[in-house]
Amino acid sequence: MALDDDTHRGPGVSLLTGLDMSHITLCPAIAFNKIVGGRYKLHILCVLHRGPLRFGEIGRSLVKGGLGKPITPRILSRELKDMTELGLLDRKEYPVVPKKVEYSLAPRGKALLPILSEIVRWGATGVHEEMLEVPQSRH
Amino acid sequence: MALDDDTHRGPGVSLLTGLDMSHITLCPAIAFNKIVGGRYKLHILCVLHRGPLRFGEIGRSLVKGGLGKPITPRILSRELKDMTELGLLDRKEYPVVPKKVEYSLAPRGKALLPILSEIVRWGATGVHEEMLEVPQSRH
DNA sequence: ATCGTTTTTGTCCGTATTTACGAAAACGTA
DNA sequence: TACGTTTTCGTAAATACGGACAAAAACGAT
Repeated sequence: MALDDDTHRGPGVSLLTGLDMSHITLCPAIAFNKIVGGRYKLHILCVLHRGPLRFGEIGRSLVKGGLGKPITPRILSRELKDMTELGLLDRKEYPVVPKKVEYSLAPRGKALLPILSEIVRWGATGVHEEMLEVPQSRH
Repeated sequence: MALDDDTHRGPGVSLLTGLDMSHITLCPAIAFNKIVGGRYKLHILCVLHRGPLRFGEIGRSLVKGGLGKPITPRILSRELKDMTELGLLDRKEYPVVPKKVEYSLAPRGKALLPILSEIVRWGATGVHEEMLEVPQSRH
């Protein structure tokens, strides 16, 4: 695997963490991308990190700190469904009118919080804002 | 900002890290996505984490641990260029024949290593492989 | 019966990203 | 001269992704 194909510290030991990775097949970085890649998933984990929110609240929370316009209900619904099916979120529906649905972090979602913490720690230095001042070109 | 819009611990203090974020405008999670989003960037940082590699070596390294086929030279070239322009990588060209170009982590790239470490730590539990056993559907 | 609220979904469409293919530069070697 | 190696780039095709819009469910309130 990309992270531990080193010959310096024995087979399957990650240089980054010192952990044994010999039982792992897929590079965690790739998996991370597949799981929380896309435009909104990581941000959704963010806004849920300290408690359940309902559909509309999540949508509104995503605007703050996000660059630009709000997420479409269509997309939000799709993202939440994907994440719930992956086990990242718990979905609780209340039998009231109008309908009320609350989303919260499931264990698999909470397992990502240490990563999020490091991202915030990285962001606290302000590098990310420097890097995005001049948006990068493509092609 | 999404990560510190809480009223429990004073303005601008992240619950996740306890750090003061009052000077930060853009949510680090969003920035992280913009900077190392996409299919290969995070993985490229991975394979470079313990030393410089040249173009072809990176391409071959990406196959190990990646699910599927190798990256095309066209894309690798573009990714490396993007990342170099962002200051994530250093590019060193040797005046030999055939051409030899080595890429290594620049300071801004190294700044992301703690995040990568947490991702590896998360991956060491094997959750990511469980989650991707049945690939998620779209639409 | 009609309206209003909240959440979810179907369908179509445009853009962004990835891929395939080919060509170029730059020089040693056969 | 023709060839091989490594890296980069132009272009067009394919695919993935996000966005717009309308509609549905569910039921209390008017």
